[in-house]
Amino acid sequence: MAERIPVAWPGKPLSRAFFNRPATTLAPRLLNKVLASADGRAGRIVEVEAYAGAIDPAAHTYRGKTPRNAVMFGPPGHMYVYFTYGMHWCANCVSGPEGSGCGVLIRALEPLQGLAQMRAARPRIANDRDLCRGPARLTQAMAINGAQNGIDLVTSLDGFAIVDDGMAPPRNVVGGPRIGISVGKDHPWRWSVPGSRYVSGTAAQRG
DNA sequence: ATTGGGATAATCT
DNA sequence: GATTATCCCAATT
Repeated sequence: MAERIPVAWPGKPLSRAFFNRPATTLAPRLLNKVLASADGRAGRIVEVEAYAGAIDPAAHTYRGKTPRNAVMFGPPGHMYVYFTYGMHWCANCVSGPEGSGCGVLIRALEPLQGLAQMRAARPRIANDRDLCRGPARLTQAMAINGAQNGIDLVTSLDGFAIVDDGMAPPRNVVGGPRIGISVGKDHPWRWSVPGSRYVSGTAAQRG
Protein backbone atom coordinates (compact mmCIF):
# COMPACT_ATOMS: atom_id res chain seq x y z
CA MET A 1 0.00 0.00 0.00
CA ALA A 2 1.34 3.38 -0.94
CA GLU A 3 1.99 5.87 1.76
CA ARG A 4 0.03 9.06 2.01
CA ILE A 5 2.25 12.03 1.30
CA PRO A 6 1.29 15.06 3.36
CA VAL A 7 0.42 18.13 1.38
CA ALA A 8 1.81 21.56 2.06
CA TRP A 9 -1.03 23.13 4.00
CA PRO A 10 -2.31 22.06 7.43
CA GLY A 11 -5.88 20.91 7.67
CA LYS A 12 -8.19 18.05 7.00
CA PRO A 13 -8.33 16.67 3.45
CA LEU A 14 -11.88 16.72 2.12
CA SER A 15 -13.59 13.33 2.30
CA ARG A 16 -15.20 11.31 -0.46
CA ALA A 17 -18.56 12.19 1.06
CA PHE A 18 -17.79 15.89 0.81
CA PHE A 19 -17.25 15.60 -2.93
CA ASN A 20 -20.28 13.37 -3.39
CA ARG A 21 -22.81 16.14 -3.95
CA PRO A 22 -24.22 17.72 -7.09
CA ALA A 23 -21.78 20.09 -8.75
CA THR A 24 -23.91 23.14 -8.10
CA THR A 25 -23.99 22.31 -4.39
CA LEU A 26 -20.35 21.35 -4.13
CA ALA A 27 -18.99 24.35 -6.01
CA PRO A 28 -19.80 27.13 -3.51
CA ARG A 29 -18.70 24.88 -0.65
CA LEU A 30 -15.24 24.62 -2.14
CA LEU A 31 -14.70 28.35 -1.73
CA ASN A 32 -12.09 29.06 0.94
CA LYS A 33 -10.82 25.48 0.89
CA VAL A 34 -7.15 25.02 0.00
CA LEU A 35 -5.71 23.19 -2.98
CA ALA A 36 -2.35 21.88 -1.84
CA SER A 37 0.43 19.77 -3.28
CA ALA A 38 3.00 17.52 -1.68
CA ASP A 39 5.81 19.54 -3.25
CA GLY A 40 5.11 22.64 -1.19
CA ARG A 41 2.51 24.67 -3.05
CA ALA A 42 -0.87 25.75 -1.74
CA GLY A 43 -3.59 28.20 -2.70
CA ARG A 44 -6.99 29.13 -1.35
CA ILE A 45 -9.87 28.49 -3.76
CA VAL A 46 -11.56 31.81 -4.47
CA GLU A 47 -13.46 31.06 -7.69
CA VAL A 48 -15.22 27.99 -9.07
CA GLU A 49 -17.69 26.95 -11.75
CA ALA A 50 -20.08 23.98 -11.78
CA TYR A 51 -20.53 21.77 -14.85
CA ALA A 52 -23.64 19.66 -14.59
CA GLY A 53 -23.29 16.79 -17.02
CA ALA A 54 -26.20 15.66 -19.16
CA ILE A 55 -28.38 18.69 -18.42
CA ASP A 56 -25.60 21.20 -19.15
CA PRO A 57 -24.70 21.91 -22.79
CA ALA A 58 -21.49 23.62 -21.64
CA ALA A 59 -20.21 20.48 -19.90
CA HIS A 60 -17.67 18.29 -21.66
CA THR A 61 -19.83 15.33 -20.63
CA TYR A 62 -23.04 16.67 -22.18
CA ARG A 63 -22.89 14.23 -25.09
CA GLY A 64 -21.86 11.20 -23.09
CA LYS A 65 -18.69 9.40 -22.15
CA THR A 66 -15.57 9.69 -24.33
CA PRO A 67 -11.92 8.87 -23.70
CA ARG A 68 -11.22 12.47 -22.80
CA ASN A 69 -14.01 12.97 -20.27
CA ALA A 70 -14.11 9.45 -18.77
CA VAL A 71 -12.71 10.61 -15.42
CA MET A 72 -15.76 12.84 -14.90
CA PHE A 73 -17.98 9.77 -14.98
CA GLY A 74 -15.93 8.12 -12.26
CA PRO A 75 -16.01 8.49 -8.49
CA PRO A 76 -16.23 11.93 -6.88
CA GLY A 77 -13.08 13.45 -5.46
CA HIS A 78 -10.87 12.69 -8.43
CA MET A 79 -9.34 15.39 -10.59
CA TYR A 80 -10.32 15.84 -14.24
CA VAL A 81 -7.58 17.69 -16.12
CA TYR A 82 -8.08 18.60 -19.76
CA PHE A 83 -6.15 20.44 -22.43
CA THR A 84 -7.71 23.29 -24.37
CA TYR A 85 -7.01 26.13 -26.80
CA GLY A 86 -3.95 24.29 -28.02
CA MET A 87 -1.88 25.24 -24.98
CA HIS A 88 -3.74 25.29 -21.68
CA TRP A 89 -4.57 22.81 -18.95
CA CYS A 90 -7.57 23.21 -16.65
CA ALA A 91 -8.43 21.28 -13.49
CA ASN A 92 -11.81 20.15 -12.18
CA CYS A 93 -12.80 18.02 -9.26
CA VAL A 94 -15.34 15.33 -10.00
CA SER A 95 -18.58 15.76 -8.04
CA GLY A 96 -21.37 13.32 -7.31
CA PRO A 97 -23.13 11.16 -7.76
CA GLU A 98 -20.74 8.76 -9.46
CA GLY A 99 -21.65 8.27 -13.10
CA SER A 100 -23.34 11.64 -13.50
CA GLY A 101 -20.44 13.24 -15.35
CA CYS A 102 -20.44 16.36 -13.20
CA GLY A 103 -17.62 18.43 -11.79
CA VAL A 104 -16.36 21.75 -10.55
CA LEU A 105 -13.78 23.80 -12.43
CA ILE A 106 -11.25 25.51 -10.18
CA ARG A 107 -10.92 28.99 -11.67
CA ALA A 108 -8.68 30.92 -9.30
CA LEU A 109 -6.56 30.60 -6.16
CA GLU A 110 -5.09 32.99 -3.68
CA PRO A 111 -1.46 31.86 -3.45
CA LEU A 112 -0.57 30.85 0.11
CA GLN A 113 2.58 28.79 0.05
CA GLY A 114 5.26 27.72 -2.41
CA LEU A 115 5.30 31.15 -4.01
CA ALA A 116 8.85 30.71 -5.18
CA GLN A 117 7.93 27.52 -7.01
CA MET A 118 4.89 29.19 -8.53
CA ARG A 119 6.97 32.11 -9.75
CA ALA A 120 9.48 29.71 -11.24
CA ALA A 121 6.67 27.92 -13.07
CA ARG A 122 5.39 31.24 -14.46
CA PRO A 123 8.56 33.26 -15.01
CA ARG A 124 6.95 36.03 -17.01
CA ILE A 125 4.50 37.02 -14.30
CA ALA A 126 5.57 40.15 -12.46
CA ASN A 127 2.69 40.35 -10.01
CA ASP A 128 1.93 37.57 -7.52
CA ARG A 129 -1.72 38.46 -7.84
CA ASP A 130 -1.71 36.91 -11.30
CA LEU A 131 0.06 33.66 -10.41
CA CYS A 132 -3.20 31.71 -10.00
CA ARG A 133 -5.80 34.18 -11.30
CA GLY A 134 -7.42 32.04 -13.99
CA PRO A 135 -8.01 28.34 -14.58
CA ALA A 136 -5.03 27.78 -16.86
CA ARG A 137 -2.79 30.04 -14.81
CA LEU A 138 -3.31 28.12 -11.61
CA THR A 139 -2.51 24.80 -13.28
CA GLN A 140 0.80 26.24 -14.44
CA ALA A 141 1.56 27.62 -11.00
CA MET A 142 0.64 24.34 -9.26
CA ALA A 143 2.39 22.18 -11.89
CA ILE A 144 -0.83 20.41 -12.88
CA ASN A 145 -1.04 18.90 -16.36
CA GLY A 146 -2.25 15.78 -18.14
CA ALA A 147 -0.19 13.60 -15.83
CA GLN A 148 -2.60 14.51 -13.03
CA ASN A 149 -5.76 13.56 -14.91
CA GLY A 150 -7.71 11.10 -12.77
CA ILE A 151 -5.69 11.39 -9.56
CA ASP A 152 -7.54 10.94 -6.29
CA LEU A 153 -7.76 14.09 -4.19
CA VAL A 154 -9.17 12.22 -1.19
CA THR A 155 -6.29 9.83 -0.59
CA SER A 156 -3.80 12.40 -1.93
CA LEU A 157 -1.59 9.47 -2.92
CA ASP A 158 -0.66 11.34 -6.07
CA GLY A 159 0.50 14.51 -4.39
CA PHE A 160 -2.58 16.73 -4.39
CA ALA A 161 -5.47 17.29 -1.99
CA ILE A 162 -8.07 19.87 -1.11
CA VAL A 163 -7.93 20.62 2.59
CA ASP A 164 -10.22 22.34 5.04
CA ASP A 165 -8.15 24.53 7.33
CA GLY A 166 -11.14 25.83 9.25
CA MET A 167 -12.10 28.81 7.13
CA ALA A 168 -15.81 28.61 6.31
CA PRO A 169 -17.11 29.40 2.83
CA PRO A 170 -18.31 32.98 2.46
CA ARG A 171 -21.90 33.47 3.54
CA ASN A 172 -24.58 34.56 1.10
CA VAL A 173 -22.57 34.01 -2.06
CA VAL A 174 -24.61 34.20 -5.20
CA GLY A 175 -23.85 32.53 -8.51
CA GLY A 176 -23.14 34.52 -11.65
CA PRO A 177 -22.72 33.58 -15.30
CA ARG A 178 -19.85 31.29 -16.28
CA ILE A 179 -16.93 32.50 -18.35
CA GLY A 180 -15.57 31.36 -21.68
CA ILE A 181 -18.45 29.20 -22.81
CA SER A 182 -20.66 29.49 -25.89
CA VAL A 183 -23.74 27.61 -24.67
CA GLY A 184 -25.44 27.27 -21.32
CA LYS A 185 -24.78 30.90 -20.49
CA ASP A 186 -28.11 31.19 -18.72
CA HIS A 187 -26.99 29.10 -15.76
CA PRO A 188 -25.57 31.18 -12.87
CA TRP A 189 -23.04 28.55 -11.89
CA ARG A 190 -19.93 30.56 -11.18
CA TRP A 191 -19.13 31.46 -7.59
CA SER A 192 -16.35 33.54 -6.09
CA VAL A 193 -15.23 34.97 -2.78
CA PRO A 194 -16.68 38.49 -2.64
CA GLY A 195 -14.05 41.18 -2.74
CA SER A 196 -11.10 38.85 -3.34
CA ARG A 197 -8.35 40.38 -5.46
CA TYR A 198 -7.48 36.93 -6.73
CA VAL A 199 -10.67 36.28 -8.70
CA SER A 200 -10.21 36.02 -12.48
CA GLY A 201 -11.83 37.92 -15.29
CA THR A 202 -12.35 41.60 -15.99
CA ALA A 203 -13.89 43.99 -13.49
CA ALA A 204 -17.21 43.64 -15.30
CA GLN A 205 -17.10 39.85 -15.05
CA ARG A 206 -16.22 40.00 -11.38
CA GLY A 207 -19.19 42.25 -10.73
C1' DA B 1 -11.32 47.94 -21.37
C1' DT B 2 -10.46 45.90 -25.69
C1' DT B 3 -7.97 43.76 -29.33
C1' DG B 4 -5.65 39.96 -31.81
C1' DG B 5 -2.17 36.17 -32.02
C1' DG B 6 -0.96 31.99 -30.27
C1' DA B 7 -1.21 26.46 -31.11
C1' DT B 8 -3.46 21.47 -30.71
C1' DA B 9 -6.66 17.58 -29.34
C1' DA B 10 -11.06 15.88 -29.39
C1' DT B 11 -15.14 15.83 -31.48
C1' DC B 12 -18.40 16.58 -35.09
C1' DT B 13 -19.94 16.68 -40.19
C1' DG C 1 -11.53 17.58 -43.26
C1' DA C 2 -13.35 21.40 -40.42
C1' DT C 3 -14.45 23.45 -36.21
C1' DT C 4 -14.25 24.75 -31.69
C1' DA C 5 -12.60 24.92 -27.30
C1' DT C 6 -14.35 25.70 -19.11
C1' DC C 7 -7.66 30.88 -22.13
C1' DC C 8 -3.35 33.58 -21.64
C1' DC C 9 -0.49 37.29 -22.95
C1' DA C 10 1.19 41.53 -24.87
C1' DA C 11 -0.02 45.46 -27.07
C1' DT C 12 -2.87 48.90 -27.61
C1' DT C 13 -6.91 52.55 -26.34
